[in-house]
Amino acid sequence: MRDVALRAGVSQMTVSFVVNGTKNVSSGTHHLVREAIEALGYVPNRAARSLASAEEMRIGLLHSNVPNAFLSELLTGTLNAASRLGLQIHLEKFDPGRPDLLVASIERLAAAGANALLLPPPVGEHAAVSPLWRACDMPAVAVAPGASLSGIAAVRNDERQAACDMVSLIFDHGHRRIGIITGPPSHSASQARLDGYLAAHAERGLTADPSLAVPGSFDFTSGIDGAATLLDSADPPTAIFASNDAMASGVIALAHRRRLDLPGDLSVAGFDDTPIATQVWPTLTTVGRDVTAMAEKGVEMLAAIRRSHTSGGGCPIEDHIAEYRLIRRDSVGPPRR
Amino acid sequence: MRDVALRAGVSQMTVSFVVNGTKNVSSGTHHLVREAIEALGYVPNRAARSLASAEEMRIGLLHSNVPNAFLSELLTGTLNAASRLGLQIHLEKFDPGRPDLLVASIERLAAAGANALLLPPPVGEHAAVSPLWRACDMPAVAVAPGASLSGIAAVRNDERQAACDMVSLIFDHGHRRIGIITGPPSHSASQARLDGYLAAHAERGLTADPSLAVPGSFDFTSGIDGAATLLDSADPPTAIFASNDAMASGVIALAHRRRLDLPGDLSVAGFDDTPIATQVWPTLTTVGRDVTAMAEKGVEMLAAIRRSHTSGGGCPIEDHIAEYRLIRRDSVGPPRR
DNA sequence: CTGAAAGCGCTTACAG
DNA sequence: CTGAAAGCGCTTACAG
Repeated sequence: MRDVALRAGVSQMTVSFVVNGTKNVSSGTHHLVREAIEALGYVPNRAARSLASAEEMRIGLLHSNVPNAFLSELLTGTLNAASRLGLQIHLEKFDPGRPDLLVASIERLAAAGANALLLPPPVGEHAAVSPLWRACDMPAVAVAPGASLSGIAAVRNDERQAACDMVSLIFDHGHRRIGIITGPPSHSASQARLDGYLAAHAERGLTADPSLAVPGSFDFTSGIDGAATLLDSADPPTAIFASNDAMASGVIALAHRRRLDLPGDLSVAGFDDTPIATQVWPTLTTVGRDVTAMAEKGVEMLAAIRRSHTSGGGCPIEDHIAEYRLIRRDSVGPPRR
Repeated sequence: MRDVALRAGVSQMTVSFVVNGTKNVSSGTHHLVREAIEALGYVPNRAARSLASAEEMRIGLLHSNVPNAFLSELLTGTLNAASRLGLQIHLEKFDPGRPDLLVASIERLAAAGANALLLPPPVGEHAAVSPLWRACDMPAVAVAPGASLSGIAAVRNDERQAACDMVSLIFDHGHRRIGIITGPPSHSASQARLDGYLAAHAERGLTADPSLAVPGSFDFTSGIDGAATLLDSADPPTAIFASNDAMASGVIALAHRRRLDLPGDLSVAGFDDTPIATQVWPTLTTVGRDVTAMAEKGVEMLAAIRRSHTSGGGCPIEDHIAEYRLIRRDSVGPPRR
């Protein structure tokens, strides 16, 4: 930096201003400095910067310990944003079965240096309802909850609408009885997706048969179980909307075991567009979204919150609603009969 | 730190020594300092540390752009080690179809600040054979290549032995004709796993029928195609060893389409123990390993290389061989006939 | 085994 | 619009 200042004939301070855009600098000086930076290949030293500014956001990512495709995209997005912004990331596992350990996990993260939190499902949900949460006064953003969370800003999709679109798509293929396997109550996505399923019925002036909604837990096995319950019922559905891809692949596995023809005997839809969606046969019609981009946006929101936090500003950050899209593959088609 | 020194009645320097274990400190002083650290809740400032030591490793992770379960585990391990050691991580995508862009990718990573490289497959393989690679003099470690790579230290498994064990397991169930779907030549794992397949035959005094080995590309579709080739041959195998789980799930999908009974009509084995292994029916017998731990070890090796690099030491780091284990699930069983 | 002091490369009130 | 200078919290030859 000193070399740049020397070459441009200005003070280090001016160079700092140019690099950071902190203050107005005359365009002539600006140009001179830019040129010197270019010529010398100057790259600011992050360590010195954060030491001097005493302001360094270190992101704590509190994830439930199931390793999955979602985590991969989440990490990719978080890392992209973090390396762009020069931030540290700390990972901590959280057992959703022990919500009482939430604060302990956050404290461990804080001890490791984290001072801002990214909360994927179902951690965001747990935090939102935790009375202890407010105590640890750290900026937080929930990534991909199914609906808005009280007191925690989020980057999310309109999952209710997405589920409604998906179920409408199934109706449009001529199905009349559509089953749903819901997710666990700990995920706000479960309720949102069920709401969408109900809304699609309502739009058609229909009332969904309550026996067509069976509970699941977002994992493969619960998809198998849910499908068995639905198919063994007195008046089985001709299509099943599984609330995520893992359960949808369970439905498909059970259908294979029973030698059903897909999608003729049974249409299946999922949600998430994880890699498994293209690794089953028939390939899965599902709802896709860019989790990587959502995570990046989440980090940016965190930075914004932190700024308004330190500068005393009180305006709460609003949820960012990301796009989703219906991905039509082969597992949904007209019913045979 | 000053407060700690004051409280312990020593110099900051001594505190630094205690914290870092850089130098010998008398046990009495050591204890005093530890106590002061505890009492004051002192946590070292990373920024100041790296500024002062002018020694900061920033890891560049050059991954092929397929998002998958492997990447997730790799990222988790890398992040764990990085946050423990206080390191930055930079991500860069690499298109394996364009090996000519390897150096450009590395340069982009370097521009972002990376000064050490972690190379998952097939990037490590590409680098190992790239004449341009030597030019960019950066410490590098390959994570999970199938075999040792020339000129690049690696943390890996004995994949040849793992494949041999798996094929032996299939033999032990009474199979005599075992097919293999190999991986792409760009992955060293492909050759290693094929070698293991051949070795298992050799151990039994058998020579593998060359028509039982068909090429694949590690993706679901190539598993379907490979299985079709094998099953349509004049003398089809009773078991198929797919060189990874994605292809194994393709084999299973094709078997379902053909209404085969698994594992009675066809046994299937995979490699990697990705989440899909438990999301197919029957669940997949496969080879598991702790990729997260391997990535952590990789970061540690990188640190070791970098130290010997800067201190002028020339001793090359040796490969670290990690454990693997056979995971017996339901997709391998005795042949019906 | 222990310490005083310089210095790492930035940022930022404070003047002008 | 621009600058001199203090200071961020550590590490590390160099002495003793």
